[in-house]
Amino acid sequence: MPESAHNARDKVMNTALRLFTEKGYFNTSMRDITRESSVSTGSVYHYFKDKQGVALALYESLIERMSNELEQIRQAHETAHDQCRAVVELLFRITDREPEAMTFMLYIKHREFLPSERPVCSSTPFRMMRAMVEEGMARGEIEPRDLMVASNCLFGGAVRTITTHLDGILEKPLHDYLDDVWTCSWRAVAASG
Amino acid sequence: MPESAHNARDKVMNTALRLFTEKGYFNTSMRDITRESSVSTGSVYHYFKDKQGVALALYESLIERMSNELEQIRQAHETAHDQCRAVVELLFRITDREPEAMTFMLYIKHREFLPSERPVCSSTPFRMMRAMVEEGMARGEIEPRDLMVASNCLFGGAVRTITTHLDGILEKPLHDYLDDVWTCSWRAVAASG
DNA sequence: TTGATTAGAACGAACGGTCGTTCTAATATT
DNA sequence: AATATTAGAACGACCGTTCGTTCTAATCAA
Repeated sequence: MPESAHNARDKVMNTALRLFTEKGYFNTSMRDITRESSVSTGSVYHYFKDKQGVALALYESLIERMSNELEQIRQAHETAHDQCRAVVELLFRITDREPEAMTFMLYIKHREFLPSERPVCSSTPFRMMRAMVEEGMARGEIEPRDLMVASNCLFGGAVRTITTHLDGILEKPLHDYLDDVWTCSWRAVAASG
Repeated sequence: MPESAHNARDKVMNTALRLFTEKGYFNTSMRDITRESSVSTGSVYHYFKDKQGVALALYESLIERMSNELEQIRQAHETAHDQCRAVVELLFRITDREPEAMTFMLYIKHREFLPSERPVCSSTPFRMMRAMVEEGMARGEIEPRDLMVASNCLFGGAVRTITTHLDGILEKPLHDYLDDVWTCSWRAVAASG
């Protein structure tokens, strides 16, 4: 149990993250959450509006955390090449260390249970990644083309590899594939000059 | 309504495909299906074991159809380059013409309601795509590296672009992005020689 | 050519169970 | 004492599924 689970709210969120990613949102009942978190029904509803509220809090906290990490990367590196590589490295590291967090962010279909949320592709982290690509194009590092296409091609290989890994197909930790994936990814969009 | 919807079984499957992709499997009740397909509860359970059975039949028919189309591509083209490009073209075409079919195959988390199914990445179509990449590597068209990494990088950009499109982010039909996406995709894995 | 028989298809009310949520009371905290 | 938190039984709604029945039309019997 993570150290942060010292109060009821965190215990609920940690349990919910685990159950939602293990069994899915709809296959997880509030009873599952109360039982496995050892927090009573009353407390859960004291801290969260409803079941959706639990999922929403989870989603927002993960998105915010990711945004912060991306902002740090943005400041730590000059070129789009270095920024984007650091992003892939970050995504791989999170997947290796906290597969549940990555599963919830990337793999789960949020809109099925958070109908008011925009698709993940429109979330802040994804927009920040596209902004990096955009700057890289302006700077001449990346061949000019439709921004969405370039972003998808640059990060698509990494994202698919993460998905594959979360599906349990890849045996080794993602970190072992990083250089290989990045070589391909960058070649896909790099300016020829 | 598709021409094939002349009997109850097809009507149920067409309706289920639409509802499952629109609202999600768990947000679709059997009552929704019976109401919108104008097929009675009894008939639905006459043709399908249960709700899962409807989803399973859908999934299997789509997977089989995709496998057939991939096999045709395999026979129609000599090189891995041409085969894989035709695959991306096919995926884009299906997405443009039958977004629901592609949504159900690529976007939906099947394992949440079909727990016994293997992940999509392990399905026949995906394995066939990897086989094409493998041959391309043996033939010297594609730079040798981990097969899964190469496949993910080759098809990752296209798959992400499809996902983005299904999320409603891309305005134009996918076909308009085909050349651009393929240029990037192939560059990612092509042998330098 | 009839009428009887039969098998499968269609029907939809009803059932048992589970779900998310509420509510009242008990307990801890200040 | 007053407020915040915890507790878990109880509630009503809705779900997937069952089941007894009716309908339809093909097959058989005369």
